[in-house]
Amino acid sequence: MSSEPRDLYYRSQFYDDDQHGTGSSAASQDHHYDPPQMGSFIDCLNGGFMDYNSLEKAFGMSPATSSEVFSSIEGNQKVIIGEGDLHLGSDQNMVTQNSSISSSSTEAGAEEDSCKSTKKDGQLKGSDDGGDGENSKKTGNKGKKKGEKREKEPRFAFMTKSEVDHLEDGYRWRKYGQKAVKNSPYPRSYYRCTTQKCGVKKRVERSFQDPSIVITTYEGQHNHPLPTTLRGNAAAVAAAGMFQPSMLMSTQMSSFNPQEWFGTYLPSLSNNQQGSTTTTGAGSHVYPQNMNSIDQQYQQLHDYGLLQDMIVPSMFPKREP
DNA sequence: CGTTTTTGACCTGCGC
DNA sequence: GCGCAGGTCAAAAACG
Repeated sequence: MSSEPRDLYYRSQFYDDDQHGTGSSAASQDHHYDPPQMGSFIDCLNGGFMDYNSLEKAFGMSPATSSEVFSSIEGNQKVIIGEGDLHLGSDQNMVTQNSSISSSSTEAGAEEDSCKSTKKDGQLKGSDDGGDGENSKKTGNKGKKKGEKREKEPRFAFMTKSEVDHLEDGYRWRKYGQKAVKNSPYPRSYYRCTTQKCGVKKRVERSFQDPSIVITTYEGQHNHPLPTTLRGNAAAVAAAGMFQPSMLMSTQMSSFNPQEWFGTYLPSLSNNQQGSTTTTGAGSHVYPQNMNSIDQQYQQLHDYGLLQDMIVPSMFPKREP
């Protein structure tokens, strides 16, 4: 997959109803998604930023458009990309892939995250069950009705120049899978928040064009605070670690919590977007009407000196004349 | 001993 | 319908 614009999607639904206890309940304890709390930055992404598949396209997982993107990423710069709509690049080079943003594709992209809801249990490999009972499980037990479209979790992707794949963001993650990525020598790792009932996932992969760049994609929203042991520190360190040039010079950039950070620094963005997102509905992008406030926030960030090593064109796009 | 990672198999959706 | 690619599961291994 991953080669059509239709991968861009826009949605206002935050989570998939199917997650909730339907037939899957018994399957596994980590399959329930509680309704996340609205209001943080990621909510703003509902209206659409960049889809993971598009991310792949743009970042080199597919042949198209990758080189320009990477050519614009140098040094300790970072690119933060929202979901559904891609704008990225440096001050000069901005790669935009939002042409389809106004068009449609609300229900597109049903493919990703295909099985999160309840698939499962096709497992037989093993010995214990002797591979007999497996078929029944294999076929039954799908919480998903046929033909039913799956809502995707909102995603938030960003790139980080880092030597460590798994950036510490204050939450505890458990790796549940790893897959080779087509056209890339680097595998993609799948993590899930270890907190019970928190269905947040994240994918981490390294750009094959620039191995120093780690692409992290968050999916969903934490419905719990930071783990106590990390709390306080994590948020602060995350924000600071991400944006202080001095820290960025260090060889290990390993702390960043986008949700925390945006919640902290972009509160109004969050609020504004939330309102418009829900009212605008899927299929339309939300940020134009908030550009003013976003620009202001952007300015603020500049004042704080927080953007020196960061590229956030997608979050603060300049309206084209 | 509890938790996390590794890893191969399985499932699903999509394109051809 | 088939094959591919992405995503997930869960047993086993590794780790602390």
